[in-house]
Amino acid sequence: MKKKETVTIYDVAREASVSMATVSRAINHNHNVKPETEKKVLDVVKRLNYRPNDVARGLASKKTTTVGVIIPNVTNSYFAALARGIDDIAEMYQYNIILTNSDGDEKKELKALNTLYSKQVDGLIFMGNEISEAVRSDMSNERIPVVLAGSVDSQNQFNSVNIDYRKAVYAQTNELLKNGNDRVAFVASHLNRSINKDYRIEGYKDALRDAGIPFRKTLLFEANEATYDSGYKLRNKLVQEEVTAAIVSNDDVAAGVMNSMSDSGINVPEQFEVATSDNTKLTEMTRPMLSTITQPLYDIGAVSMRLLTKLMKNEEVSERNILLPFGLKDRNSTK
Amino acid sequence: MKKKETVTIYDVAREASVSMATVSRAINHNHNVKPETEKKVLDVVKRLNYRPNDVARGLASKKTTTVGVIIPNVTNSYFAALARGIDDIAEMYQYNIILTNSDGDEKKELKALNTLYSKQVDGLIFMGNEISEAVRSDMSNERIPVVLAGSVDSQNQFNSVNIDYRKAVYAQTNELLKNGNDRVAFVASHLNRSINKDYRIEGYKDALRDAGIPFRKTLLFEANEATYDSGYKLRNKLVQEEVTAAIVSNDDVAAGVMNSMSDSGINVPEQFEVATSDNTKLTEMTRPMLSTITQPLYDIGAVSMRLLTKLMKNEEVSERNILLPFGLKDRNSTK
DNA sequence: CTGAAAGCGCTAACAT
DNA sequence: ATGTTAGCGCTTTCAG
Repeated sequence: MKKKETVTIYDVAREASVSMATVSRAINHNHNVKPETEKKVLDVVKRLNYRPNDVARGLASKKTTTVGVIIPNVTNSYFAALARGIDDIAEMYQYNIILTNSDGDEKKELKALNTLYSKQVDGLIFMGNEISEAVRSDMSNERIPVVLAGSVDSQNQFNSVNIDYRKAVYAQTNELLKNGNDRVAFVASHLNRSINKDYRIEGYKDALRDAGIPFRKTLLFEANEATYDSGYKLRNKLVQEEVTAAIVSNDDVAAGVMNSMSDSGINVPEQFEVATSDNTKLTEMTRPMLSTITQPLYDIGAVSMRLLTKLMKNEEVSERNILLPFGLKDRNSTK
Repeated sequence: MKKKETVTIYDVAREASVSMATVSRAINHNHNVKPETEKKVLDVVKRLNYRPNDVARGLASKKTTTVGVIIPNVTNSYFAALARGIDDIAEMYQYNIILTNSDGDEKKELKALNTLYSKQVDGLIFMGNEISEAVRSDMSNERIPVVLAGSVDSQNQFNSVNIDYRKAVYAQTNELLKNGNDRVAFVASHLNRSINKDYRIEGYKDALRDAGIPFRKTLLFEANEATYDSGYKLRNKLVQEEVTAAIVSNDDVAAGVMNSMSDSGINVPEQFEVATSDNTKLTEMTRPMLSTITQPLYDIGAVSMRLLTKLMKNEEVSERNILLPFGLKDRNSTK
């Protein structure tokens, strides 16, 4: 195999007997190129096996056609679903994504932002359960567009796409209340994260109030992590508070609490009901299957990326905070 | 907020009264810089809030410190686990990853490779159940290093990290045979993919042969997709062949066949045993829990990335095809 | 230990 | 419709 020399736009220009500028125009399908010279150039491109260098292109044009994506954890099926939607639309619009796991940790988020800025990404998609002040100021100071996917901003400063968590939890809590539970728990990985504190718990309270049932702080439970195991460990606390139903903000955690109950002989849904919120595939794999809020996970990611492409092209966007429709799916973990 | 001007290395040089070259050396912690001038430079860097432009750096140095990662689907928990390992180690070595979903489709893989090459990635991690000839020649013709993570190459041409699938399935099939099943099925999403055809099915045959049981082609089942639903749909075919146990090559598919059996009144494991292969968290979430081959998923990704960093630095690597240890975890889906 | 200068490969005015 | 010419912001010889 002969030594591989990098063939540049200059080589193409020489072989095609045109200028670099013309080659550039031809490969970028610029209108101002006579069809026959375009063909001539493209033929040489093919013959020399020329492939444009995006790095040089990026330096010259100040556009990298890559966007940064900050995700808590790809391993979390909720976020993974969004990521897939993001990548598909990115590809459709010729962008690539640099994916960085943050674990929802501010330090890691800041570090990621920094390297993403260095890499000159054209835009940013941020996923996380909260925007800390440091992250906020960091993202506000750069002029590259950002959109929050499945993530809220209490200050309402960034573009975002979500569902109406407050209304969704309200509706869901109502169902559990209607089934006769007056001690329904609310469990989340982190209670003080904005998405829970400002939205979901508010919806939970709304339902309680409408039903004339007092809100009890002791019925709020924290799993610490968005994992199956951390949900599984919650059983004793739940039992201690004589809870008969639970609204859970994450499917893995919900599966954990449900299995934990079942495994200890507590019948779900007869003696204990659990409802979850993401409608990931997992909700259909457990037995009983999990009743859940339904959200268009893939679409949240897809719409976020679509929004970002508009922002990156300085197009007008009608809605700054997009709310996608949600639903309630009744399965077997509730009566 | 004042207009944001990009501050360049030149600005730093001017303010620090040194040359660009010195600034470059200082920020890259090159040894040949007097400590006090380094400090002087770094102070100015901080004061001006200078941040190096990685694109320019990439063009000048021909190193982008980003690696391309081709993954079938981030939504698949097996690959997601590898991806997390990859990203963590990448971050540790100051690399970023461009993630692209391929769905294991050759067309998409080729397209992804092409744009990744244009982006001048320093290395490539490829995940997929098979290397097609086109993909092979494409990857061979570039001089950037590639490592296959959790993916085999029948021609043994690329660096890789895996477990010994053949031995693992051999051991697993033995267990099922020992339990008295003489019609054990082998099910995979795609039977003719190299990882199945050349490794797992061979292990399955080895066990059959050692047990003196004839191999029957009719006991090989294909799910078509690596999804829960496609596994769920397999029940009738399995029942028709009077199979009493199954070795499944993917956790989601395994959950599907198991639940499908249970849902139709067939008791697992009493009347039907199922064993799976990835030990993703899902295996603990189903009821009964799934017996499985255990593989160090995160580590497969992590080790792959570590290997790649060595390759990118032209360091010697002792092993070209790394095999990580596997085990067998007996849970409740088998006797 | 530091500076000068030449690119890296391409895009984008500005001409023509 | 096409060519000329500057850079984009940095690294890297090569001198000194």
